[in-house]
Amino acid sequence: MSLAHALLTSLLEKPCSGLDLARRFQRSIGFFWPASHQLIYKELGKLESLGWVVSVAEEGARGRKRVYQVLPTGRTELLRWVADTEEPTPLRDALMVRLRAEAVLGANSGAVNDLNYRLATHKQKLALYQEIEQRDFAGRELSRAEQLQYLVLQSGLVAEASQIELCEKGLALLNKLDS
Amino acid sequence: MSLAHALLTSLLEKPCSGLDLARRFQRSIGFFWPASHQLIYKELGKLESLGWVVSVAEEGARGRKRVYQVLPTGRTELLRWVADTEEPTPLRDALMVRLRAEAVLGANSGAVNDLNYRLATHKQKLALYQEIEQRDFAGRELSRAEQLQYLVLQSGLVAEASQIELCEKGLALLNKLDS
DNA sequence: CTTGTCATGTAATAGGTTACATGATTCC
DNA sequence: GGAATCATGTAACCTATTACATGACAAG
Repeated sequence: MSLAHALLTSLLEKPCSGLDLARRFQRSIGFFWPASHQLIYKELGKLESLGWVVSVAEEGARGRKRVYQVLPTGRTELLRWVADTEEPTPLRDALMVRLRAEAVLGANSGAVNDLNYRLATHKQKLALYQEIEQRDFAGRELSRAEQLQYLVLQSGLVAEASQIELCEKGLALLNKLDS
Repeated sequence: MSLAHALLTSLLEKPCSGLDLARRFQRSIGFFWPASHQLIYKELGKLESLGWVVSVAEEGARGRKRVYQVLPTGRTELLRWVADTEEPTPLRDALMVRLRAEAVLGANSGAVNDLNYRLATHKQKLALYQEIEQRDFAGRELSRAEQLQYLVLQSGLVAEASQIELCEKGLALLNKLDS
């Protein structure tokens, strides 16, 4: 149930509506625990029925906007969960399957396409992370919370950089083998 | 539908039964596309109904063992898929959520537990990959197929190594901040 | 008064996990 | 004959995705 706890974390940082949460997820926690707005609404309903959060209809806002806030019970539950251990979620990487398929199928089977595509997307993501690094963490004293957030970002930076390296290595290898 | 194509790949390497596939998955393709035996049986049924594989009951074997083999149609389909491109499956890493939660909850919230646990499991996996590296790829000429398989393994080696580094960095940071 | 955006959802489907069921064969 | 293991599955459930629905308000 990591989504529940990701939402609690995000709501503790700042109470907000479901759609706001969805938007914030897209550019922070969602990088390593993605969630669509539909899923977030469903999960918020669950959190509220568990008594971990409350929602208050915002007066004067458009539509039927509700602002969610974490209750003490929710904070306690998050504390419990943080101290827990868990099996890492297993990797699922179709590119690796493609490379194995390329191995068994023989020369120029086409895995080079996905290698190129992935190279581009990982470069893009790396650039995004570097932008965030410059914007939020560069050249100043960091609080405890910020240092931890920076660590998470660094994990992303390293991951993207090694993916890029792998793609380049793969492209060079296929080029050498099949030219 | 990557599982389907992972199974086709594995069956091209060597035709076998569902349970054999499940066992081989556990120590090769399953590292980056895990699948339980239940799921594999279901998917094999689908592959057969699509005409991509055939199964033959093995005479003299125990139970109702069936051996699966890839048909030309299946090989063609695999070729089509290999040349395809695909969005990388999004990361889902609860440890990162825990670190963000630790950031918002304050000192000694307990993320250190999962950092330690993950450090241990990643070290174990790295050791396993290194063992495979020594056993299958060390100190000899590699065929084209083997070089590609080695590339996939190297991706795993790098990934585990960076996870280990991240855990150690996180532990050092929390130790410094909260001692 | 129509188009766009904000805001919240529903329904169908896909993909996978967990727990359990079942029968055959081998080993002792 | 009983236990272990081989081999194939079923059923219930969970998580998440995709496509679509609905209503309110804001801007032109």
